[in-house]
Amino acid sequence: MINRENGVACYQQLSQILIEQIEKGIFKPGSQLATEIELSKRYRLNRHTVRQAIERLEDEGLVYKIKGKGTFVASDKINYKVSKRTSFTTSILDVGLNPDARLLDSYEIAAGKELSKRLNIQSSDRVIVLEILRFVNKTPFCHTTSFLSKTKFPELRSLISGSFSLFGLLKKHYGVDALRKSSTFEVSMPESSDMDMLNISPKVPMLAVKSISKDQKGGMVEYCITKFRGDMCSVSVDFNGEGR
Amino acid sequence: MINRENGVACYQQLSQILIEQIEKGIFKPGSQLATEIELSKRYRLNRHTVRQAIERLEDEGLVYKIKGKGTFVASDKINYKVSKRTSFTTSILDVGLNPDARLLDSYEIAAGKELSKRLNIQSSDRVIVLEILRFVNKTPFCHTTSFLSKTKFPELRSLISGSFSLFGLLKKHYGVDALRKSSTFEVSMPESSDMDMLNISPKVPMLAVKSISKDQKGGMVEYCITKFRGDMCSVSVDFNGEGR
DNA sequence: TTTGTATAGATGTATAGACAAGTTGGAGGC
DNA sequence: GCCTCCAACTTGTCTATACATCTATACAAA
Repeated sequence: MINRENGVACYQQLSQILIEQIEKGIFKPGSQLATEIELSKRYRLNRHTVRQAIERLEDEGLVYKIKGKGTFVASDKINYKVSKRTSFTTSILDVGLNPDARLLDSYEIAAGKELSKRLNIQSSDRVIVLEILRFVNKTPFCHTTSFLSKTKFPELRSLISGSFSLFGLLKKHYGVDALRKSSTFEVSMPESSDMDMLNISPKVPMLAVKSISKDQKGGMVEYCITKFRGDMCSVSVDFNGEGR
Repeated sequence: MINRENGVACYQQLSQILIEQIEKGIFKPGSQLATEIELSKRYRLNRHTVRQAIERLEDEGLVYKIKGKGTFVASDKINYKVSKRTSFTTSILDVGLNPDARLLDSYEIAAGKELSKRLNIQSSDRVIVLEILRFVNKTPFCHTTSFLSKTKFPELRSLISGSFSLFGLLKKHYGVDALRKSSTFEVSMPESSDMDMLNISPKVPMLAVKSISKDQKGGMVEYCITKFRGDMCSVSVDFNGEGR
């Protein structure tokens, strides 16, 4: 199976073989791959060479490993839609899946240099920080950190408990109708907190989306950073639609 | 420097040390890191362990390696702006850099199942494919593959040579005013063609953007896939602005 | 029934050595 | 002066071995 004369590295050949097997659907999502030792025997390669090959598949998000258990085939990507008005819940329901969310933490900090610029406030002003973990079919999917001015929304923290319709809350209690103004997309690798919360390995690249929302008068409402598992989703932007 | 009793893997400790040194700016972009053997001597680690550590930095796009030469610190990310009307050239000029482009190839294919759906044409219809490589400061930056209906733009291929203002061309010759309607963002790993064209290693994740543009009557104009180097840029979306 | 222990098997980490292949610069020949 | 070629140095690949750590299971002990 492995050609040792054609100049192509053994681990790359094995990567290719495994990728083809997965893409042909020989293994279903969630099913276990052959163990490293099995593969090393079958293809007459050293276990480390096999590990190099599987590392590539991990990089591409095709498989994931669990220490002590084995290597498993990953699932397909979920398409997540974003527009001026986006709700996580409806966006996930639209694609026939089961959304859920948990408020991990809410606290206050001083704005500081960076945030004061983003939120257009003084750097000594207080900022409310909300950390929300969202799930799709019980699996951690993305992690959002929201920043809002405490001056504008003084009682927000006590209001939010239980409810995650942040924009609904802002409208109801403050009469603020927030609209997404811009989003910045970036590839980033997970920090250790991301790895814990989303239960991923350091090798899974993340899609980081930084968004700015304003009210209808153009006043800053929210600056938020959402980190998606790059292996689990793509994110679509609609330049016209109102979304919902 | 390396603590061998605290349960943290040596290669992770070394990764952390190197990341901090880079982020503090001890090494400037483009400068060479210590060689693997130097690091292994300095920190009393095996060369393979050092390689594991550097692999992490490579994953995060902090460094890049050149076989036979060494390991080098990568540059900061460029912010690339996208809106309804986006021109690569002006977007790059806006951030004070020097844009350039090259038409790699132009050819025709039958639409087939996938493309016919995207472009809203028959699967037997002909499709014009344009492959464009774009540069920033002489460095390959992104690779765009555009798909347009040949029925709508029959002579496009002969018109395009030399000029890369595709939308300008469409307006001038066909009276079509194209607007971006939606974009889908996704993390993907480079294929071998990407690695060749953008001159990157298989470890650099890419930001893939699939965009749909329509004319003002809502007719499909273009479906295109742009792959950015994830280590070189972030992409911003403006939900309102006309851009330019 | 519950708890603890032992074991096998899986991935994770670290070390050692060897050779391949690309890059560079200098010695030596012209 | 110019060129070729070789040696030294770099990263890339492969093998071999050892032990750590986590999971699952089986079985004994409380």
